[in-house]
Amino acid sequence: MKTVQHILTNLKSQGFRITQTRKAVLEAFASTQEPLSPLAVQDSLSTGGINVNKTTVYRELDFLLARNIIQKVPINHTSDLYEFSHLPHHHHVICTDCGTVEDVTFDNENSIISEIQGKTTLQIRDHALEFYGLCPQCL
Amino acid sequence: MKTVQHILTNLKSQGFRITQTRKAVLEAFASTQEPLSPLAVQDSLSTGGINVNKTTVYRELDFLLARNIIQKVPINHTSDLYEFSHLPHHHHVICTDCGTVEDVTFDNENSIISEIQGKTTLQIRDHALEFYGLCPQCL
DNA sequence: TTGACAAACGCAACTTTGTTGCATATACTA
DNA sequence: TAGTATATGCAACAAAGTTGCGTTTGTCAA
Repeated sequence: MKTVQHILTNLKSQGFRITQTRKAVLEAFASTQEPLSPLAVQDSLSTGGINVNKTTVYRELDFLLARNIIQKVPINHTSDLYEFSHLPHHHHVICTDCGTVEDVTFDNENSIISEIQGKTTLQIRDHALEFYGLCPQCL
Repeated sequence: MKTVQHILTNLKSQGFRITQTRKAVLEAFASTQEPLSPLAVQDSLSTGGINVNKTTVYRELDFLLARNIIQKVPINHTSDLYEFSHLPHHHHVICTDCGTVEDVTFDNENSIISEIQGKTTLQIRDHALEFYGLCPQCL
């Protein structure tokens, strides 16, 4: 498991700084399983007493994205959502009412990719699979 | 195959009007396999010499969506994308370079849903599956 | 401990996408 | 062809995201 401290130390060794914002953003991702939007990150920091400009949030997310520490989650959403990129391959089940997200994995994923690859002229490099439904509370 | 004319006649019988905009929007969807964003629809009309306000485009898309003539495509994109809802169930293969879209179908889709349903507490109602890659021209 | 420098930040202005209220225009029916 | 509900345009607004620029601050080396 990559800890926040581990990531920070690594970044520092590359000449980047350990700032209050950076630490708090990483901790926000570490403290939840749910993918976060830029504004959700800002809210999360704010709740923790750290008030930063939205520009700073966007720039920090770009920074972490460029270094492959976080990745965009292929979820259909008005904002881009992010999560740690060191998480094992998984997909999301999303409650269409309250937005709760569960992570799921499934078998034979490769055979699906192969099947589709055989039916298209494009070279497939990536895919996105998400499920929508209602969680027990919202049923 | 539902033609544009068929849809228009149907709408008319329900008391809605056949306007130049409505006809052109439907023809825009009929003339391409690719899902369209609101602004792409506006551009398409504009190219055909029909200049309408963006408000009109958004309202027309809402209108068609509410009547289940078009549907939102679960593609991860900054804008909502739409396509005819009478198309048979399919998924999209998208070129990450040029944006070309191919439609694909695959077998055993239900068994995947079942597998996931067995692994989550949510009641699954819908799903989205899309593939990303490079088309022959962009390779 | 301090000074220098690049990294990080805040602010304001701007862009894009989408929404709302209201007045006007127009397609359709009688 | 006149009345009316549907459809449209316009302007103002809102939310999300971007950019330029001046300022602050973390870090390292002296």
